[in-house]
Amino acid sequence: MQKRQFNRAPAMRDVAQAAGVSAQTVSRVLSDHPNVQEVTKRRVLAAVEELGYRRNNTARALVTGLSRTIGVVTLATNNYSRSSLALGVELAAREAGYAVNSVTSNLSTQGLTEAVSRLVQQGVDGLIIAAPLQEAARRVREITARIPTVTTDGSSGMSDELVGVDQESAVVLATNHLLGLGHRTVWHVSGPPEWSDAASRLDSWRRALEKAGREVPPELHGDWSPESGYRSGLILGRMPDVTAILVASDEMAFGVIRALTELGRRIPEDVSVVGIDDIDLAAYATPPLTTVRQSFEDTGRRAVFHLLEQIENPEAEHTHQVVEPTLVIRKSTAPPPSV
Amino acid sequence: MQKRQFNRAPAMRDVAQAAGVSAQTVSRVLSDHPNVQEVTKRRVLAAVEELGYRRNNTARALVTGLSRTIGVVTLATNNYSRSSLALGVELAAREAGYAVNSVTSNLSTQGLTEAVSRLVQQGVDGLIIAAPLQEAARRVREITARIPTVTTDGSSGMSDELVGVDQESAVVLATNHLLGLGHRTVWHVSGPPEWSDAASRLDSWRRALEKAGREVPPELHGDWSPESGYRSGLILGRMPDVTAILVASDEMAFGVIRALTELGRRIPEDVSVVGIDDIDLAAYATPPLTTVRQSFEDTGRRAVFHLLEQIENPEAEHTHQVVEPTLVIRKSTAPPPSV
DNA sequence: TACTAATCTGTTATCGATAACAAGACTAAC
DNA sequence: GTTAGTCTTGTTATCGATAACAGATTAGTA
Repeated sequence: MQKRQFNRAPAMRDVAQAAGVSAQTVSRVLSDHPNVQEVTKRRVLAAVEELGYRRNNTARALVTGLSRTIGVVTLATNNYSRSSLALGVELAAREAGYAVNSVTSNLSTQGLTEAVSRLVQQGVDGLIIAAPLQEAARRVREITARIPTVTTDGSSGMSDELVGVDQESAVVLATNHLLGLGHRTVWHVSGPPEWSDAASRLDSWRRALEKAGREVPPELHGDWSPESGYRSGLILGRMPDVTAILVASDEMAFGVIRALTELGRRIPEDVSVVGIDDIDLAAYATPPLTTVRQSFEDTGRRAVFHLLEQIENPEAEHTHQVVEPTLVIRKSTAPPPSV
Repeated sequence: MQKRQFNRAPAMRDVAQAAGVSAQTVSRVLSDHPNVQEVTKRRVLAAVEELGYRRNNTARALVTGLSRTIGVVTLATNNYSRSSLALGVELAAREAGYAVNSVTSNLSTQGLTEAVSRLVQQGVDGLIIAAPLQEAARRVREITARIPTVTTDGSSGMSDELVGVDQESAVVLATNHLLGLGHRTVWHVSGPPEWSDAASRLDSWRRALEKAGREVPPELHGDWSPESGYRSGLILGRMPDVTAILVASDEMAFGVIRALTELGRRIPEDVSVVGIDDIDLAAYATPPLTTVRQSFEDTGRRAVFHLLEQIENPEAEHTHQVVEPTLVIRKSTAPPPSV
């Protein structure tokens, strides 16, 4: 009489029995331990093959305390930066033999703490938080106290774990490009201020203008969406002395361009527009968008590497590298109209 | 002498001890079992609070055989459909109290089987495969034999688990819109043939033209990328009798529009262009893109619901619903130029 | 030869929870 | 007052692996 083995997945002891060895030996073979005879190893592997055995990661995780899984928190909006960062994390994690557990959240303190909580409870070995924490920072820190954590947005005050792109130089590149073309000054459509990337772009833009001795016009606020860019564009397009606009994301830049076009202002003849990100569609805007490339996919990858360092070598000092962005000049920028 | 309790996360027995009850009682309280005295419950919850206890999901999964995690396989390319589907899955899973484990793959049989394998080994309760399986179907089926699985691309031959959008009517909507404007026929830039969505769009386009008694021109093949749309556009733009183009995705449509614009063909005065998907940027194309809306986020959500039904009620019959797409008319379509 | 060291394999305890069973206290019904 | 039934709690076995220890065999060396 069998013991309801009917449809159960084979366990290690089934393999052991089939190979005529102990479970421990099977474990050793599968973990590539050195001291196993070649013959035994072959017998075990044959049994594994025959039974279609797969090691149960849950059981492994329980006894080793390591799940080889990392958790990722992103915001629940489908924009380019989110998805390409997630993709980068995914790819890098896979290469390193880690699985990825992802959770989305809104911007609220409650949402973020819940998201992090969930992942911790799932037993992840480390965490990547790709969202501005702000007031949630303190509670999140408590929850993640025992777990290596990397944040990709600096607003959290967890700055020692930050991984990002050099926003300052991104903006300086763009601003100087426009000033270099002869524009008197550069207007700015910024991202939502709770994102540290947006905040530091705003900041750097101001400083770049000041440094060049130009007038600093008031900024307009967007929320990363093309709609918000469109609304800003409707305002800027009505102001005749606006000849150059730096938009904090390509997606908003599409909205700005649309609004300007509807108002009859030609790009780049009347107004120059520069975006940031270099999304796939930027080259296919009308006109093709001049922008500052920063690879979110790469940021995701680096976040993973940084995290794995912390996981596998917790004692060491970890410096956070910053990546240099590059300016991609297309057709949306030109010298200002001669007066 | 303590037993290296130094920095260990508290376990259930720690809570039990603190509350002066057995571990089983703690378990019962946390699982909302009915037969626990109010007083006891309060004492347990107080201890949980005090120690900052979180239930270990790994241990639960091991003993219950359920991880409350679902696995998602997507392709490793960052396009709109992938990311919004993933987002939909994410959100729906969270609402249902499930975690999401995501893996990306390439299109190869090996890549796909490995991806699925990984997830199975991670111990997911169910699988969503958002990639065309094709020849991988057989091996994947073997691997997922014991696990509920939903595919969102029909090319797999696992059709009984399919969840999707009615591609036929999407294309008919678009084609008839163009014919209704007076175009003699409609050209088509298709997606990669290994995607069943692309294949059925191609098919439906042909049949729609035949049914209307129109000439069926040869189709051009793209790969979902804006670049491929651009290349197709460079060809179509040189053919003076092309006045209406149905593009199998909005992202490719951006490329087509760019190419046509560069060749001096005005949209929609000279050529009408219709996309499919209604991505966020479609409304901000130049001109705003007429397209057929189909919500990938929604497809993701429905895939989850469908999967959870299978998980929680394996015996029942599960019919796969199909969603009706809607035509969104913007500015990229108009009657053909009068000759 | 004898004694140490290195290889190989097996046994037992353990990770942190839940399932299944058991037992005591109390209530209800005859 | 006994018996059965409900409510509440505890005890033990178990999920599937690995760690730690231990025993047996072989090899190496004084």
